[in-house]
Amino acid sequence: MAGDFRRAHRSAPVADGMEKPEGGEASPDIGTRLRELRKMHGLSQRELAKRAGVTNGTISLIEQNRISPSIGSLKKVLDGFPMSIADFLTLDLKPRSRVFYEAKELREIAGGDVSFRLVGRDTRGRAIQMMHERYTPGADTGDEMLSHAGEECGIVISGVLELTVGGEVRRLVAGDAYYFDSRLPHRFRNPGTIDCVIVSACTPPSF
Amino acid sequence: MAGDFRRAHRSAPVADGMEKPEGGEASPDIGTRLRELRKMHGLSQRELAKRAGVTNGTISLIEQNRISPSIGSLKKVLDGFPMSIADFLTLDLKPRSRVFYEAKELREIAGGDVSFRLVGRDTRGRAIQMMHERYTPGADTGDEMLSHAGEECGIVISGVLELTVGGEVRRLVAGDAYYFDSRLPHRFRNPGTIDCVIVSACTPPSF
DNA sequence: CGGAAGCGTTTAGTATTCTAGACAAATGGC
DNA sequence: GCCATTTGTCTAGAATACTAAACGCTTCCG
Repeated sequence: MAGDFRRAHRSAPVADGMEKPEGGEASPDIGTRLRELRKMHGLSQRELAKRAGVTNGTISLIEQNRISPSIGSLKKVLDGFPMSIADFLTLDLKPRSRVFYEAKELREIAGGDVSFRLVGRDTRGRAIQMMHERYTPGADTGDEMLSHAGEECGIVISGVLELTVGGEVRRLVAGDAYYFDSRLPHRFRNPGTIDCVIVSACTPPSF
Repeated sequence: MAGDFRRAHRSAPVADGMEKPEGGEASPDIGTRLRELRKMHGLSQRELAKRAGVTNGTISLIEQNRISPSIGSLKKVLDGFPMSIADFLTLDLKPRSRVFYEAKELREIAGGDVSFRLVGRDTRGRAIQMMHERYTPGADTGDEMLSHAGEECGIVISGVLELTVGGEVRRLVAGDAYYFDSRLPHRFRNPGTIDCVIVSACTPPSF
């Protein structure tokens, strides 16, 4: 009988009513999603709480799935990144198929006098726009961690590039490249003593 | 810190923290969305509440934006349709310009022996293109075997249809149907002595 | 070794959501 | 008309989310 069941005492996971998306969606729970996203942005619970206008305790409880936040609260929390609830729920945390490519992995498209070397193994379903960028020593895009819909990639031409994507940091040198979902927080920095030149590409619907 | 601000008394709209989606998304509030979606499904508050496992009062309060439902509650409510939260938030509620079309309103696309009458005036933004087709005796789409990406299907309403798909020929009579990949070469012909009428659909729209 | 600062967690108390039930208005037989 | 049903709304109380403040832990300096 369903009679008088009692909710578990405090301290028990609530996780209730969220666990069977019916479809084989297999997406992580809200708490785990939030925690991973927060760490990708390199924020502590308190930092995020301050930005969002909630208390750190709330962040903690949500991340543990001890409470099911209200739409309003979740919106406030996500505004700290910022990110919409829909993007939050549909963002793909796991696959991250491939982010970094070594120089030798770039595929040569055109040969001879002109050399076009393709970033990524498969361009299908990728609509990209390229740019040429130069970073002076110490230059930094800041830890603002801009996030816009789309994808972006690039190749380091000369110098050294320190690239942070979703909490993962990597030093790239001439010939190395990157490719990631622009919604993941990212940061470019030139940690070297000479200019860093890269060719990058991104996809807003700008062309 | 925001010191001691007080939430509005009961009975005042809460609508808090949800009103600036930052992007020019201009999406309706949660309550209005839910109400419209519910009515689109032809459900009363109580019916939906019963399906969702919540009370009708909750539905009412949410639709009036008097409360900001928890993720768990909203999920339960949407399960009554069913629909995911992400889909719910991104759903386009803009007035579908037209829903119903009278027979005379179907736009004639082809003339002569073959008549194609399109459901809806504009296929842009629609995933499916449906047509009411009529073939006079002997009418034939020709053996050019056009092929376009997508899929198409249909049901024979009256008369006889000789359908050729990828080299396979078949005679279909009223009630019979077909479904094939549009990339396969195909041909329609009326081998009978009376008109052949069919209703077809294909995706994506090719005109 | 302090001890100050930062971290995530937990707790007591308050604010909010949610339920159960009642209410008035609208609808549909008969 | 009149009763029965259905509708959306509202209210008191139970259940839950959220805040403010504390706790234990680690790290980093002097």
